[in-house]
Amino acid sequence: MSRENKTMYTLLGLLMYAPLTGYEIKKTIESSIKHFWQESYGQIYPTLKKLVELGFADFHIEKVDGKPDRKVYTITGVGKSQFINWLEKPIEKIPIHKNELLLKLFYGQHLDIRHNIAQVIQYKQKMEDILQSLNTTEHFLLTKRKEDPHFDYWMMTLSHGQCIVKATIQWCEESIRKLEEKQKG
Amino acid sequence: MSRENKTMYTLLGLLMYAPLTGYEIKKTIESSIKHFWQESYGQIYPTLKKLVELGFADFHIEKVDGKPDRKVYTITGVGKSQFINWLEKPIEKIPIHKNELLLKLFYGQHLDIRHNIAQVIQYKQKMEDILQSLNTTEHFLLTKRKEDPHFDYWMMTLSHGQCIVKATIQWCEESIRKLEEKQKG
DNA sequence: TACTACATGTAAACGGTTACATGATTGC
DNA sequence: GCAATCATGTAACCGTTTACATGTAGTA
Repeated sequence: MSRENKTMYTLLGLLMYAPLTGYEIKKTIESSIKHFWQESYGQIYPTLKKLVELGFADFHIEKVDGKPDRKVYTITGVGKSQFINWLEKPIEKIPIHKNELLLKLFYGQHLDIRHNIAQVIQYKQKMEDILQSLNTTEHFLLTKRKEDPHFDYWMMTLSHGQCIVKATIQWCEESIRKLEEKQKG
Repeated sequence: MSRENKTMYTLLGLLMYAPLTGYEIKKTIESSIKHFWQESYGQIYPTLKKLVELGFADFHIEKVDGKPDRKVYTITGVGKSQFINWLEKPIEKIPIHKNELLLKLFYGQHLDIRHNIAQVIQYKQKMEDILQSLNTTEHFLLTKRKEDPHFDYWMMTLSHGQCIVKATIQWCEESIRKLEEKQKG
């Protein structure tokens, strides 16, 4: 079974909104799907090249005074239908997420309990930071993008993040409580 | 910054319980940490070799009638202290988890709503399967391993999985409800 | 007869990040 | 003067999966 390259579809999806440069694509990812999807330049630029080779996108060069040339990519008709085709396909596998905290906690018996408590506390703190940033994005969407036709879908992906992170924070609190009890008893 | 090889510590952690063969390590992972950590033979065997080279593990060969030779690996004193050293270190980064459902849902406006509903329903089904398997593992631990000194820690990693999966199922139900409303209105 | 469990291992390919190279402009 | 923003791109490397090679014994 060939491993499918989703980077291609990620970029096509963004080009469905508007023509973009590689640089803008990176920025757009950073401000929209960052909490569940990331792409580095090392992926973006070669994929853009491939998209043109496959006829899924075109580009033209914009010359700007005092700034580097912009290579603006536009999705083609073929690209659009390929994108829709991918969108409709059911997702096959849900890959597991390697979790270093859980790995360490699984082996926690080899350590003093307070070490494990400290690890969970730090993890909880990171989760709270993530929740904060999700809430900021939510506020931005609610005040600035409420009329966008994609609004409801954007909010749904955001609310997924919020749900998971809140559940994780609750698990952290419960685990800290359990560990403190274990320490006493 | 060098990217640390956690596979090494995963194997050392398992060898802390008992001497094991590469094959047994794979089976053990499958029945214990599979829901948050996986390793393939392509990782396990070369890492075992490396562990011996570094002096973190030893091995001896057991000959068994009618079966292939067993290479049984044992953790050394140096391996133990290296493992504990890693355990104590705070975790640095929480990598984001690429989520294909969310990617498709983010672009959902390009599709008929019922397609998106179908995707979320399928995702929910997969989550319910995962929850089922976590509950089975929980039952196994409660009935067979309750006296093990590591029990509490094993249960904690399990409960993490259960919390996250339950929250995800709730998010699915909420999202399906929202999409159905959107379809009507 | 075919599949599963036992058991070891490698090579190729893939997906992804990081570090680097280049260079102008704007703002502190 | 220095950092950040704009902008393109590549090469090296790392981590991981997949497919393959090899072989026995028991079971459905």
